[in-house]
Amino acid sequence: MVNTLRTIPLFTVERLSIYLRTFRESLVEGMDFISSTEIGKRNDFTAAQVRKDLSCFGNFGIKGKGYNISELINTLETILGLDREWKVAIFGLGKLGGALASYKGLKNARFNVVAIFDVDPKKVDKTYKNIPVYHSDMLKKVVREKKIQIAIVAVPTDSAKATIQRILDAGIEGILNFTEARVPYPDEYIMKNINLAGELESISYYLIHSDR
Amino acid sequence: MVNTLRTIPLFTVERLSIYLRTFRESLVEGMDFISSTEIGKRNDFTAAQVRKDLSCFGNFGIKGKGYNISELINTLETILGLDREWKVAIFGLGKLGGALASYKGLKNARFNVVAIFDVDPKKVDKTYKNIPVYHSDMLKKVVREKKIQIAIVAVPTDSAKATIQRILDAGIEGILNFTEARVPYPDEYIMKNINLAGELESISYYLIHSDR
DNA sequence: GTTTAATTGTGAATTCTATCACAATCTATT
DNA sequence: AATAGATTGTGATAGAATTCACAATTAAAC
Repeated sequence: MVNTLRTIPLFTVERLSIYLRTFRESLVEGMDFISSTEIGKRNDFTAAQVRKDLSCFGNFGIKGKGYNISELINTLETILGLDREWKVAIFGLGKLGGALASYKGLKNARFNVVAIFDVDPKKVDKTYKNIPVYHSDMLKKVVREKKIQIAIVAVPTDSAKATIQRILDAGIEGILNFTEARVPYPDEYIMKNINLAGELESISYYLIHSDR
Repeated sequence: MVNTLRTIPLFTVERLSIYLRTFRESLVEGMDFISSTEIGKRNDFTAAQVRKDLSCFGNFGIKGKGYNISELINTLETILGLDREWKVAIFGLGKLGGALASYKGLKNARFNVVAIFDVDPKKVDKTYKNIPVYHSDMLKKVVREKKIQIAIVAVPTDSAKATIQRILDAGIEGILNFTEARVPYPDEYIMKNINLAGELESISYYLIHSDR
């Protein structure tokens, strides 16, 4: 029985791109089929978890053999929405914003960076890696014209909250936030926060509080 | 009753740095006390969750009033291990590695980048932002001499797996991995994976599969 | 002082996730 | 075509995390 999309566990969704990557990797290695055990081994998951996750979307496995790798790559790409092009804007052309704008993995994965926003007069109205750089005041206009769907936020801490609020106001519903600001947002939006200091702090916690 | 550290929920630990940031922010705003409700409001958590999280470590709150902000800042810094200096190495001096090495938030938070590793002869044996750059072959020696405790991995995809394996072999027990490689590791180590493409892919998933 | 309002800390209930364990079924071999 | 071995899909179970709900306590107002 196939789960309806409404009831897919959040944690399953987070793992889908890991599965996709594993399938791609094993395809490169020349494999045709891969078992849940092997997928689990490569990612430190139990085999049962892999099977349960994939079974949310259909019965893709063949008993006694495993999963057809190229079939599952297509399936997961469709499920994840990678069968279309996404229009992405980067906010903040500092070191991190520049690194993200240069990252080739994005375009390969069909996340197309079509605009960069900054407030520095020395940067705006030029291009960076062939991507036009706009002043942040142009946000609403550019978003509307270019139909931007996803924002990546890499502005300095002190302007982070205001920037994110303006992105929400402009109606961009998908946000990947690299700043330490955390801003409440409506249900129909999706925001993922990546906080470098926070990650290091929890690593610090675990290094202290494990018996070793 | 105070929880023993052994039984702190993983998710609580992840939220501690968010609480710390909230306390610092409210201190700057001139507040002395803050309630669980207000902490929750600022971060989209329920008040009950905030109270339960903080109560893992002691009874810090004052009924009718809330939490003493400067006391909690000190407490959380101690719990998270921010009362000491951590020695960090960055692996890979590309755009992302460079951005991370330049990030001032790290040093402020007592994560001190004392070494950068790369394989490019044009980069090694020089300094970057006053940080010495070593050839990756020097890994074990430098780690031993500088007592490096945390590794941040920002190397290209194709060398990621091998790099992480060598970091594990060198005995660095805390790893923050910005590559898409996922490498199984022993229990006493702690590795956190940050995967840009993966985050965007799950944003893509939610944008498609929400009724709107 | 007394009262009212605010807020904590926490057991109990609920919801969400992961694992177990095994029948069902497919492959591969002979 | 019969058998042995591998692997899936999933109901049942166990485990984790979150929320509820309220007694207990403190602050603040008068």
